[in-house]
Amino acid sequence: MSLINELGHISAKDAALRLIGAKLTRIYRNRPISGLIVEAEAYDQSDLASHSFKGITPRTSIMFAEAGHAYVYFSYGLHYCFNVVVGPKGEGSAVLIRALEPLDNIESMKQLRSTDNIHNLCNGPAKLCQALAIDKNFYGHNLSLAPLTVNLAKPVSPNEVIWTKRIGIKEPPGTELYWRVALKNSKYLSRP
DNA sequence: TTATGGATCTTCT
DNA sequence: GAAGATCCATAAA
Repeated sequence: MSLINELGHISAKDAALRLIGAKLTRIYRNRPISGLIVEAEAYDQSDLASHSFKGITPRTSIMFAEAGHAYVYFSYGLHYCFNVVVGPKGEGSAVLIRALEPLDNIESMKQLRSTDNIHNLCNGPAKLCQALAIDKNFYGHNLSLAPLTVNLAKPVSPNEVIWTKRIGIKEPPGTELYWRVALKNSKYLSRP
């Protein structure tokens, strides 16, 4: 089962749900660091808050490419955020990965994040990038290839997750969309 | 070529 | 709870 087949023919919102529970693995210094995706947000081209809303630009062009690639962007002068491109080619949709449950090689995460609090390692889009050493070099990376891969798990059932408004979206109508999915009862969310 | 503001996190009060 | 940090892509000129 490939990412393109799984994520290339569904809406951004469905893809966000599909990515919950998936395993994200980063090979760092020959050792795998991994975590389970517990929180995500959907963005597509019809969405005013999406970077792809204004059409193709050099920054966002990868969002219009085939599903299963990485869209990494820099924000607020010091943070990276990691997205998975989804949907049909040319549609400009992506899913922002907002939080992970740490799995393997937690020691390396603690080092990269300079903290010992396991609940503070991956509970935010910029934090998980730091914990997995993801930076701009992964812009456009194919997520079925090392050193950064996404492995889908079996789909979670709808009653295992909650849908909320997205975080950090200030202007309506983007604020009204319930396009953030989170694993219910997870202790590793960016917020309840 | 310059100006502006952001899908955030940390630190300090 | 509030503000600072501080780079990049975009839009305007």
